[in-house]
Amino acid sequence: MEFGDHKTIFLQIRDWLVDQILTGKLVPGDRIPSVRELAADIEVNRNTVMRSYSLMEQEGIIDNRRGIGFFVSEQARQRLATDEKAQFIEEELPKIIHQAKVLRLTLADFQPLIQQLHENENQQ
Amino acid sequence: MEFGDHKTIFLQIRDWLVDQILTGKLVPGDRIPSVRELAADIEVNRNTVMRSYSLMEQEGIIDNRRGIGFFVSEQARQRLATDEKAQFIEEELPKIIHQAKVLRLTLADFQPLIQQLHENENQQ
DNA sequence: TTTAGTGTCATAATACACTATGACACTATC
DNA sequence: GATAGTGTCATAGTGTATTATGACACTAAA
Repeated sequence: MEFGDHKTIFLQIRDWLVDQILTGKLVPGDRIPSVRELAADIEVNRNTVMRSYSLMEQEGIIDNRRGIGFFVSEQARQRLATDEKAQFIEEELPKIIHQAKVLRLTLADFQPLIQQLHENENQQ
Repeated sequence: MEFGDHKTIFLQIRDWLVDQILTGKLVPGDRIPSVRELAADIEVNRNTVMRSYSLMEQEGIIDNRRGIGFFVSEQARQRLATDEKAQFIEEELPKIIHQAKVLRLTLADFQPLIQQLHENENQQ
C-alpha cells in the first residue's frame, strides 16, 4: 500500500479496505488485520489505523468483537456499492465533466474508460 | 469561490485561477488580483495567497513585476493545456477507470460525460 | 490461572497548513 | 518628496494529522 500526499492517511487506509471489499478480496465475516498488525505492516501509528477503523465502524462496514478484532459486516458490500456509487456520480463525475470541458478532452482520450464500461455491461 | 476540506487551500486557489485561464476568463497579459486584494475577497490570509502565487510563478503560468503585481504569462494557456491534460490522463483517468470497475458503473452512468465529449469534438 | 493477542484511552511531541501582524523595498502617481 | 499600492520576509500563534508510548479491559488458548 502506498500513500499519496494529497489525502490524509487514515482516509487512504479506509479507501484501501473499501476497495478490497468492493473487489471481493474481503467478504462479509472476514477478519481484517488487527490495529497493531496493520500499523506495523504499513509502518504507521496504531492510533492512525484506529482512526480508520473507528470511521469504518461508524459507517457500518466493519463490526468489532471485543478482545478479538474487526470483521467485515454483512451489509458492507451492498452498502458500499450503493453509497460509493452515489457519491461518485454526485461529486466526482461533475468534476470530471468540468475537467473534460476546460481541457477539451476527446472521446479518444477516454477510450480506456469506455472500454472498461463496455466490459462492465457484458459482465452483468 | 468555495473551499473544500479535501484539498489544501493554497492549491484550491491555484486550481481556481488555472480554471480561469483555461476557460479564457483570464488571458495572457491580464493582471490577476493583488495578494492583499484576493486575500480580502476570499477571506484568507495574505501568506496563503502568496503561497499560491509563488507556486504558479514557479510553474511559469504567471509573472511578477516588482511593485506592480502578477500577470498571466504568455505561455500560460498553452503550457496548462498541455500539462494539465497530460496529468489528467496519466494520473486521474486510471483512478476513474478503477472506480468504474469496482463500482460496476455503466455507460448510462457516464452519459453526461460522453455528451460533453461529443460537444468538445464538434467544437474543434 | 497465566499468557498473548485483541481494542481502547490518555498523554506528550512533531510536522505542517493556516492565521495574524509588522516591517521593508519597489513602483506609479500626485 | 509624499502617498498609496505592489510583493516579500519574519515572527508568533492556532488547529489538526500523525507519531510515540504507556496503561487498561477484554477474549481465547495453553
